[in-house]
Amino acid sequence: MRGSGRGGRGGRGGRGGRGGRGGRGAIVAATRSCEQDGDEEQRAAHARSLRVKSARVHRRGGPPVSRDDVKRDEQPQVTLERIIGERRGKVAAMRAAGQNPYANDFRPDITLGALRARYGGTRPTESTREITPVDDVRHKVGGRVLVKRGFGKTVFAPIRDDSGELQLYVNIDRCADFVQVISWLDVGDVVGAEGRVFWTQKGELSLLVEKLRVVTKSLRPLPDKWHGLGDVELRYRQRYVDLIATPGVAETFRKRSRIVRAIRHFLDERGFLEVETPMMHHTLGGAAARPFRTHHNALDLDLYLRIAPELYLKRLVVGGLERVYEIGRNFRNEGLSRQHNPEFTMLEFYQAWATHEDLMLLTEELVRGLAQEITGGLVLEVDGQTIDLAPPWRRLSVKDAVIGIGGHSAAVFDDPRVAADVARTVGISPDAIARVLASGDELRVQAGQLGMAIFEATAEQSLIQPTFLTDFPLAVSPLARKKDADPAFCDRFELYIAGREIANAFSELNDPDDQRARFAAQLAAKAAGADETMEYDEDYCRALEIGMPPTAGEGIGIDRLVMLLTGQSSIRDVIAFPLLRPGE
RNA sequence: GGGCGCAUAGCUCAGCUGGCAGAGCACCGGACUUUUAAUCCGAUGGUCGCAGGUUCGACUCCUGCUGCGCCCA
Repeated sequence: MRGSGRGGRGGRGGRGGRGGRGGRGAIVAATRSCEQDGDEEQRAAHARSLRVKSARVHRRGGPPVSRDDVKRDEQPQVTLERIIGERRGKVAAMRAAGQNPYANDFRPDITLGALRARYGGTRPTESTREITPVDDVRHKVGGRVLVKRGFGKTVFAPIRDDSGELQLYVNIDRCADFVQVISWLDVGDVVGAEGRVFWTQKGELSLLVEKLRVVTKSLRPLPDKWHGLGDVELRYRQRYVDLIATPGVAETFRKRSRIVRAIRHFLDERGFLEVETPMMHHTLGGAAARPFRTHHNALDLDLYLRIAPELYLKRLVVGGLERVYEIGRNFRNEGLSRQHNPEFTMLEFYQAWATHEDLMLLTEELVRGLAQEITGGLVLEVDGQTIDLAPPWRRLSVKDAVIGIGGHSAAVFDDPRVAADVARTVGISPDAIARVLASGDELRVQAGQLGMAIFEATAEQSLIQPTFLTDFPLAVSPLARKKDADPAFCDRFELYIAGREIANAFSELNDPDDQRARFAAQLAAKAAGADETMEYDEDYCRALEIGMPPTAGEGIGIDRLVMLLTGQSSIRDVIAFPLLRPGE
């Protein structure tokens, strides 16, 4: 059950948010290759493609041709094929000139970001038309060509590497083999350039290129430099293009990495041990979810992909590893939404000698620190809502949420008949209601289960500011410790921010007999038709019989946390390769 | 699973009540030695998602399918 949080990402609605992105673009004329010596290869390639093209045109306009005459590679050429063909022609031309179009012998001696940092403050107060290098240091830089703006004898070519962007100024009088290299150069190529730094008349930091090489030839065109990739599906299917063409995407994934690193640092500092537990499980447990199934051939063994690591992590606590955590993938066989991807990343951590109350404080500290580090503050904008992460966060019991936000009677949590009436009015399926009423559980346990469903249907989305939802009904918390004061509820909380479940934690149930009863109840629920139940994990019960110290544990959905901290509203924008149906 | 919507050139999108499939950008050719979505001139580029149906005629209307998106469960 721990697992709720799955991730999500945020939205930039397909077309919105595009505004002024940096240039990505296009080549302009600039190539005069056909006038030059040594370009026979390229000219031949062009001629070839033209010939093929005209042949096709004639065929289409002319009399029908027999099928045998139409070979596969002579189908009418479309633009994309033509472009790729032209670029392949350049690959051939490079090879013919003794240049490897996929070379690996160029090494930049400075990144673009470092270069920009080094020279950022050297901009002259007066701009002159003369080109005056800032100093005599020759730098070697590498990056992908984003735009090719040609002026005949001069080409401007902004490039980008992992650290930043820089404009190359390539001039026929300054750059060796200008005509030849420019004739090979396309937007999207990875290049290596060597030269000195100067400022253009318009105040753009540039490299006065003396040597230029195409290091990796790109064969496919990038999307429209101004509009980028508007097709959301294509963005996910071809993330490599998305990262190049859509502003902010790379930054989101950089932030994701920083977030995960910061979480590890936070836990390591507090004495937690990072562990790895199996992802292939014999027994379904640790959450309420439907699994993916797989099979081990040599053992002829059916296995599940884990839905949660919880029961293994607590076995480690039993064994004396008193503070453990795992950051890893969980798999749940369920629908996709802006907050759900079938595989998602979760942090789970367990701390002996602690209660869920301790974890609320720890969680506040963790999330506050992450927000400070990633966003520089504690106020976030999520889906147009302003979120204030300054602790302490509100604490609200499930019961009070249903009464206070949903406006329902307190009797919901005492009388299952009252709860059932309310549940029906908020759209909960009659089957599910009937199953609860037929469960044979204590009346207040039944009422609590229905009350939880009512919460999810009515109040969950209104928890915008950070809120610890506390005091969960027993029936929905099969691994959590009963409250000493009221055994129909558990020592558990979930953290909601921006209407999304971010974390789920509880004081762990370590009474083996109680645990056995809870597993039995899960089996009964399954028998009654519930489809998201745990299996009876006998070995886990045996572990509890060895004895687990009093422990609190928590799961945090990393994807959803990243969504929150990067302002994304769809999980697909924080997962590099979200699940899609196979494309063509 | 249900409802709504989208699918037209490499990219972003128009395309009316059914009558010869368009634009911008990219690409290609030409001009241009400080540009910033460079500019100017010219040319090329289409299985209108797929399969049926209605019609003299379908990008357009109808049905089904596929993929994607949004909302709901």
